[in-house]
Amino acid sequence: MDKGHLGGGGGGGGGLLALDASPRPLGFLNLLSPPPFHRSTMEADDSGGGGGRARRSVEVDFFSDEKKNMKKSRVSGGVAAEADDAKGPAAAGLAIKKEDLTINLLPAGNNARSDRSMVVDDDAASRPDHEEKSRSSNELAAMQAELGRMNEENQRLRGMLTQVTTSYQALQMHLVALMQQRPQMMQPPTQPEPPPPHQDGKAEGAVVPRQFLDLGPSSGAGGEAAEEPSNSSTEAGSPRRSSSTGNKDQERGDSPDAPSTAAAWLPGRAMAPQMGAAGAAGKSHDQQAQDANMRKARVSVRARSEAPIIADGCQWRKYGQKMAKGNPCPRAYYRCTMATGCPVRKQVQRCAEDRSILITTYEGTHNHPLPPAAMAMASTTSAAASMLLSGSMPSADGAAGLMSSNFLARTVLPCSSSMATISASAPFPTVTLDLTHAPPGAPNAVPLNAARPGAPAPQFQVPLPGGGMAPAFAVPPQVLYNQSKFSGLQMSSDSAEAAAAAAAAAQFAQPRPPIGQLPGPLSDTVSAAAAAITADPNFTVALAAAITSIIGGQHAAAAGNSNANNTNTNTTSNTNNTSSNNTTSNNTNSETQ
DNA sequence: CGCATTTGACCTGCGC
DNA sequence: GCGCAGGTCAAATGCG
Repeated sequence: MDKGHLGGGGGGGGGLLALDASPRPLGFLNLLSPPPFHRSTMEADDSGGGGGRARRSVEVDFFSDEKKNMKKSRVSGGVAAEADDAKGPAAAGLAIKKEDLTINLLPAGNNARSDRSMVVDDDAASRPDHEEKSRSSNELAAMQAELGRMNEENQRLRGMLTQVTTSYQALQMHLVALMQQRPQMMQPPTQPEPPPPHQDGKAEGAVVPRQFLDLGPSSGAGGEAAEEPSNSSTEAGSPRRSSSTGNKDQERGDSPDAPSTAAAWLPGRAMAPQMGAAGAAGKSHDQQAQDANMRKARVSVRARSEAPIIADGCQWRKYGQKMAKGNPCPRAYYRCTMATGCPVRKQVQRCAEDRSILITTYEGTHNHPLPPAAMAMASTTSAAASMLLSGSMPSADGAAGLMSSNFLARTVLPCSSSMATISASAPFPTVTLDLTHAPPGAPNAVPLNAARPGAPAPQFQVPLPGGGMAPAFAVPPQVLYNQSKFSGLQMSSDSAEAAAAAAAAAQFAQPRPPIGQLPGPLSDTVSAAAAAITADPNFTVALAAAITSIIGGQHAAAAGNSNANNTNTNTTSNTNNTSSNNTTSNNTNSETQ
């Protein structure tokens, strides 16, 4: 049978997934909760079975514990904040906080003084220092009262800050939503049914070819039915399977007979006629156009990684490798195998200039639920893509593109707008997140978590959405930071996607500064992110990771947060990075360089 | 034995 | 129309 698609994609992938997935989810869940960080991932695994709820409770517990510890040590504000986050403005939290404050503040100066005075009193009990005694006690009382007041005010301010932040985020989300909607609204007029083969024609043409994307969830809105994995698989596998290479031509070129589903997977031309002539079964042309654009959108991530591939939480299967012109390093092609018909693909290639930089380009949208680990990236990608598209539609004016670009930069990577680059000039609008630029002070750029064939590469994973946290903080410090940001765009429908993006943006905004009114898991994530940031010298890196992870938060929470996995170990184990690559090439392109 | 990877072949789009 | 380059397919191969 056809290993490549049916067998490989479905069966094979499934099997692999099953194996990988089972352990992961648990681990991931566990990791989600903060405790794992301090403890071992193993423990996390034990608790993993519980699910979201269990996770949450664990988190809470953890925080309380940690809080105590922290208290002991001496922290105040931060701890208090975390406590609040974890439990909310619970009485317990406040109480503790007060204590903390009292303890903390006093030690500074007053405390010591009071202690001394007390000691003195004891020692000099015989002396008639009533005045001093009373004075000191008064001072102490006054100080305490003041502290209490300050504490209250502090809380108030914190609350305000939280509120402001929330409002800001809400606005931001709104803006995102609007931006995403705008293109849709404009679509109808902009995209006439008969695709003009001109400037846009090119774009459209490009769009068409990338049918596999259609399959995607994007279509989900209209073609949800079509997206059924089974269908896609069938189409994907059956034709080719039955027909040998010889038939390829017909299948590809003449596929009109093929079912719509088939078209989805088959290289575009087949789809073009179908869609164009027959008219989309489920969607309007507008919708299609949009989907197409969405599909076209690519998100590429540049990051330093020794590993051949970055672990993004998804299951990938390598289906090809080629030597790209101008780059001595081969380009590997991967396909998402988490679902039979998942149209998401990615290309992995090392930067010609700096081979330590791994460039991963994601394309398409997942048509299946993703584990939190993958959610993060998927959501991010989705958001990035949608934003990108919103501003760089076919005929998008530079202003729009620019705008979206900036927006994206800020939204996706608020920490560093310079990290995100959008290029709409390419055949496909592409968002490039450059994580190789280390923040001033950080030695290296973002070392991405990479999946390594042999050894479970140490992973320092940043909090993932859905509470998903990557495993090991315990692991070596140099660790790699987590997550690749994108895997395909994950969304079941445009609207959903937009919402997701917005939500993601909203959520992820939370993490950094204000840790306040976040829901349980999210708060955990936040604190985890904080922890990660603190621990990791690469602040920006960690921050980016956190953001990314948070972005996916919503999805994770909404979707199957249950199936997270701590280690996003990528299934794809490439050994190819060095070996066969060089030689590998196309008959045609082989050594063109 | 099943599955993932490898790798040559094939296909399509684009530029000249 | 031809050649180039990117992308994908699928038989062959290797691994667990």
